[in-house]
Amino acid sequence: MQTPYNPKDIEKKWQDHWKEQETFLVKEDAQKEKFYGLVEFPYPSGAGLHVGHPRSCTAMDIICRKRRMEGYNVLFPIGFDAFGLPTENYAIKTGRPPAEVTKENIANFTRQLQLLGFSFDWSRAVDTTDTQYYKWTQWIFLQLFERGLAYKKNKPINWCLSCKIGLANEEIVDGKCERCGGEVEKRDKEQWMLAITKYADSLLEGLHEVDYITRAKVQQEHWIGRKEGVVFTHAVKDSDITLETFSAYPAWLYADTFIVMAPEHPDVEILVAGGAHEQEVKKFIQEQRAISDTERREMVEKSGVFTGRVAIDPLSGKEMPVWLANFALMDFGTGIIRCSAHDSRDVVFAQKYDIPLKEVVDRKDANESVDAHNNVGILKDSGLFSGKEITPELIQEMSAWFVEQGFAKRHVSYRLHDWVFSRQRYWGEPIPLIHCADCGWVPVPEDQLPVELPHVEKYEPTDTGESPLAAMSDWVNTTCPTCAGPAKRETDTMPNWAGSSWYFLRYCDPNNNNEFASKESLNYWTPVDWYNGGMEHTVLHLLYSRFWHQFLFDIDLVPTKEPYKKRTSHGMILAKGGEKMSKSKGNVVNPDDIIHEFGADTLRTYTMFIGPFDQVAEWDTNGLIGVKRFLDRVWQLQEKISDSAPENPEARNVLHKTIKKVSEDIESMSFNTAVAKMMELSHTFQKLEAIPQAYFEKFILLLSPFAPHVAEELWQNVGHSNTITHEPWPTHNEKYLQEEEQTIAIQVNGKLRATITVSTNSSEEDITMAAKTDTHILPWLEGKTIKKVIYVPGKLVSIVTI
RNA sequence: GCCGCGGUGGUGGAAUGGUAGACACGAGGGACUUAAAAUCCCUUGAAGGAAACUUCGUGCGGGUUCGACUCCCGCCCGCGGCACCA
Repeated sequence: MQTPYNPKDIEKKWQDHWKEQETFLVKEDAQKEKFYGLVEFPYPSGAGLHVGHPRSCTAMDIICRKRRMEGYNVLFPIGFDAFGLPTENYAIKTGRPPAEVTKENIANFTRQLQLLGFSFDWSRAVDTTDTQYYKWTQWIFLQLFERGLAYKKNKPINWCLSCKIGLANEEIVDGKCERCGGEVEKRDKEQWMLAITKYADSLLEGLHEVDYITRAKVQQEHWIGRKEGVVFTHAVKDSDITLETFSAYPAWLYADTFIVMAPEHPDVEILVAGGAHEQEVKKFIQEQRAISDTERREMVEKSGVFTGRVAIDPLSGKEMPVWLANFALMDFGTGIIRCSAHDSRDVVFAQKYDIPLKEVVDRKDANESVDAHNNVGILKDSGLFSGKEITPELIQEMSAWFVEQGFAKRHVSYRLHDWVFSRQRYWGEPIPLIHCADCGWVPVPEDQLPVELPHVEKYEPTDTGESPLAAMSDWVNTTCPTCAGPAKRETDTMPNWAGSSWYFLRYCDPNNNNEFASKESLNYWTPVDWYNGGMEHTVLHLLYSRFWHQFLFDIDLVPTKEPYKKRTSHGMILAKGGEKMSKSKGNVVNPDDIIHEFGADTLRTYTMFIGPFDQVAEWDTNGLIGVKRFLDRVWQLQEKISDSAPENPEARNVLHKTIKKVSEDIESMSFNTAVAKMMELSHTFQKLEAIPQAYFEKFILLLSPFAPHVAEELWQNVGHSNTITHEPWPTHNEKYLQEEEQTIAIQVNGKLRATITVSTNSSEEDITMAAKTDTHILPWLEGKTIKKVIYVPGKLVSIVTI
C-alpha cells in the first residue's frame, strides 16, 4: 500500500531539488535551438500574489516545460516591475522608504512564486528599482535624448486642488482625485516628451510581421489612428492670417460651408484682435478652459462663437464664416475643420447657429442619412466630379486633383501623441539630465550613471507640483558636465512604463556591467518567441516597448526590429459573482491558502481547467475539488502498475489520443480541454486490472508540465533517478488512433434516427447498406423514395428522401 | 456611436459544418463502514411515455445546406477598449 498523496511534502522536496540541482538555469548553447518564453513581470504590491498571476504564469510554465522536453534550450525568466504609485503612496502614509518596502514585497512575491513551482531561471531575476538595472534604463533614455527623440514641452498636468499634487492619469477616477475625491484641474508644466509619433508608421508596419492575437493588433492600430487626408490653406478676408484645415474625407469638400477652430488654437487671438467679436470670443475661450476633461467628454451640447472673420474657400472662391467650436480638438489634424452638411455633428452646430448648409449628394429619402463617414452616393455640385459615384478610387482621384491644382497638400494625421515621459514623483528612475544656464540640457556622462535616487525625508510632491527631489538642494545643485559651471539636475522621474520597456532584453544578460546586454546574448535569445500578458497591457506597454525596441534596432543595438514574435493574452480571474477581486470587497483569494489546503499542483491544474484561457473566469473553490480528486486518482494508479500487465488496445488507443490532444491543446492554449482529456485517461486506466508501466510513464510525462511536483515524484517512484524535466515529450502513433470499430450516425432528412457500430474496415457500400436496412431506419423509409445518400467516412450516413 | 470578445443544462464549460451538453462542480440513488468522512458505481437538458421511443432544445428573427451552437443577413443583451478624430 502506497502512502497517500501528500502534496505538502512532495512539493517542498522537488522545489528544493530543482533549486539545488539548478534544473532551470540556462546558458547560451549554440548547439541547441533556443526558445524564449515570457510572462509580464509583476508589480510587487503589498497585497501579495493574486490568483491571476498563477493563471498566466502556469500557462507559460506549461509551454516552457513542454519546449524543454522537446529539446529546446529554454529561457523562462521572471522579475519585478517595482517602481510605482502604490508603494509611493504607502511610503507617504507610513514614512517608510519605498526601497525598503519594495524589498520586502519582492521577497514575499518570490516566496509565493516559488511555492507554485514555476520553472523560472531565478538567477536572472531583475528588479527595475535596482540601481544596476535602472542605470541602463537611464542609459537608453540618453540614447533617445541624444538623437533628438526626447524633448521638453509645456504640457498640462493633472493637479489636485486639495492634495496640491500632480496626478497621473491613472490616479483620476471619474474626473476626481483618486486619493481624496477632490477636484482636479489642468496646470501647465514643462514635461519631458518622447517622440513616439516619429515611429507611428514603423509601429504600424511592424504589426504585419508579428503573430499577435487580433484584439492586440486592432487595438494598437486604433490607438495609433493613422488617417490620410488633405490640408487646405484658406486666406482670411481682410487679414494676413491663413487657416489650415485637415480633411480625411475629401469626397465631401465641395459641401463645406463654414470653418470651425479649436478654442485653444494659438491664432485665434490675432484673428479676433480689435474686432467686434473679441470680447465674446474671449469669454467663450475662458468658459471652455474651465471645463474639465471629463465634463467635456460627457458634454453633448455643441456650442461655439462667431469670430467675425470670413475665410475664402479655395475651391469655389466663396466666403466661409469662421467660428470657434467646443468640439474642435487642438490635438487632432490642424485644430481647424471645414464643416459640411454631411457630418451630423456639423449639422447640429449649423442648425443651432443658423449657418447655411449645402448637400452634394441626393438623398433617396429624407430620413436617409448621408454621413461623411459612409462615403456613399453620387456627387452633385462638385465641379469636375459632379455625377460621379463615390468610390475609394474617386476619393483618391479627388485628393490627387486637389493637390495637383495647388488647393491642398497631402497630410497624415495620427491619434497617437508623443509620450509624456515626466512624473513629478519620487519613486521612479531619475531623468539623467542636468540643466546649465549656458549649455542648456546636458546628459549626465555615462560613467556617472546611474543617477541614484537620493534619500529624502518626505515623499510627498512639493507645493509647486514638483517631485520631492526638487526639495533636495544638495542633490539638485551640481556642476555642468560640459562647462563645469553651476547647474541643476532634472527632478522629474520616469513613468512606470520605462523599466518595463526593455526588461526582456536585460534577462538575456542580467549581470552585465558594461552594456545593457551583450550582443552575443541578444543574438542568441531575442526575439521573445512567445509573450503572454494581460489585455490591459496590449496597448500602452506593448506599444511603448515596441517603440524602444525599434529605436534600439535602428541604432544597431538589438538584432531584430520587433521584440515579440507572438503575443497572447489571458482572461482575468474574477471573484465569484463576476466582480473584480479587491481588498475592499473582501473577496480576494490568496494563493497561499489554496496551496496550503490543496497543494500547488492542484492550484496550477485548476487555473488551467477553470475555462478558456483567453476569457475571463470566475473563481470557484469548489472547482478545485474535482482537480484534487483527479490528482489523487493519478496517485493511486501507481499501485496498479505491473510488469506483467498485458497490452490493452483500448487503453492504448485512449492514451495515444490523449497524447495528440494534450500536445495540440498546449500549443493553442486550450489548457482546459487538455486537462479534461487527461481526466478521461485516468478513468480509463483506473478501470484496468493492471497498467503497463510504459502507458503510465507516458501519462506522467503529459501531466508533468501541469502538475510538475507530483509528476516528478511518480517518475521517481516508477524507478527513474533523473528529473522528468528533460525527458522527451511523448509522441502519438497514428495507427493507435484508429479504432477497430466505429460508431456511425444515421440521419434521415437531417434528423438523427439511429447509430450503428461497424468495423473500421467496412466499405462505403457495406455501411450505407447497413444504414438503409437498420431496423430503426426502415420505418422512416417506408413509402419514400431515396433521393440521395451522403456518406461521411467515420462519421455518418445521411439519407434524403422525397 | 465605432472596434473587439461573448451569450449553450442547476453551475463552470465541451463541440468551429456531421450523434449538442465531453470534462468538472452540484444534486439524487447505491456500495463499503457500527457510524461518519474519504473512495467507488449508477442517474442527472426539458416535456410526454410502462417501455420502445417521440417531440422540443445552443439570446431573438430570417436565410444557405441532406445536415447549422458552428456559415450568411438583420436584431437584442452582457463584458472590455476607444470615443465631439474633422
